[in-house]
This record gives sequence, structure tokens and C-alpha cells, in this order.
Amino acid sequence: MGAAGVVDRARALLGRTFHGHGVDLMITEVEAYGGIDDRASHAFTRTPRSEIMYGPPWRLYVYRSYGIHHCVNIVTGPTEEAAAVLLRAGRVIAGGDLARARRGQVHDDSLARGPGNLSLALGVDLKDLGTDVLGSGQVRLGDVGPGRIEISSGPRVGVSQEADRLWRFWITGERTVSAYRRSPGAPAARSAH
DNA sequence: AACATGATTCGCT
DNA sequence: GCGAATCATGTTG
Repeated sequence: MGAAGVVDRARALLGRTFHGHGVDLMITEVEAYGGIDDRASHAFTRTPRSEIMYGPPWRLYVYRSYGIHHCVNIVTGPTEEAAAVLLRAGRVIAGGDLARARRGQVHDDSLARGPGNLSLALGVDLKDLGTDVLGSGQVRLGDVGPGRIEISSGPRVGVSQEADRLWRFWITGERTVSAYRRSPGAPAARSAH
């Protein structure tokens, strides 16, 4: 698997079901992070936090964001690349009451819209770090792959490095997909003029 | 030991 | 569209 391997893995996750602590959703938006080949990846520098990404694939990398939220990633491997896929949004398909209890009164489309909200809806936090999502634990991938879906792509949200790499993918037309925001720290985007 | 920085979200203008 | 909230992590002294 080359540098594009994580991209293939990211696209293949779209439309799959994912379970977290009593809630099932269909993954509708993801971002690929290329590890050692990607300055935007937390694994670009190998530290205790990013160490999980240098391990076997299909384990959870969970981190705290802005001191408030959590973000959920699936490590993709190969181990020497330390790549991972960030789950950015999903459509809740079961356990909606539980998801709403965690998220409050929000529109169904917003229950798992954005990485922090997705993590909250699924009840995933640091206790789930390192969970094998191919196992039968409280956080796991569903067995069934997607039917035919159309995929759109664009730049990743909020990253100041590699801000023009088109490594964000979502199911075309899905209303659960989060809004794009370019990082203030990123160089100005080239005008389309 | 102190400092800078976010793979964000929500409310207000 | 803009900015505050909030704190773990990594970096620097």
C-alpha cells in the first residue's frame, strides 16, 4: 500500500455502519491523514500521543480537541506510515434516543455532524483509545459494506498544514456532512481566477 | 516550569 | 462571518 492507501481506506469507510456504545450510524464524511508523509497528521511527529498510529491497523486513535471535544480516528496502517482516518460525520440509524440524550435537542442531521459531535453521539472518548474496531467491543465497525454511493472530495477542515490536499471525502448530497472551514493559519488559497 | 497551539463548536452580529 | 471557551499535548527554557 503506497501513500494513497489511506485515501482508499478513507473512501471505503464511507457508507459503512459504525457502532459506539449503543448508537449505530452510517459514516458519511471522513478525512485521510497520511502519517509520516503528511504534515497535517498528528503522527507526523512521533510522540506518546501519536504512538497508537504506529501500531496495528483498525484500532481507535482518540484525542481531545480544544480541551472540550473528542475526535475519533481509525488507524489504517501500514505501521511504518502511521496513517489514520478521521470520522467527521455520520447519519444515526439506530439508538437515536441515546444519541439525542447525549447531544441534546438537535436536528437528526446534526446528531453526528462534525467530529466532536460524532464522538459525543457515540459516547466515544479516551477510554476507547486503542479499541480494535474489527472486534465485538462497544465500539466497532459494522459487517455490511455500503451499496452504491457517490463520493465528493475537497480540502480537509481546519488544518493549517497541507491545507490544499484534497483528502476529505463525503457522500454526495448527504445533509449530515459538516461545513468546510479553512484554517486561519493556512496560506491563502490560490485564487481560481 | 511556563508558553503556544489547536484535525472544534456554538452563539452572536 | 467572528470570536470566546477550555485544556491536553508538545515544545522551549
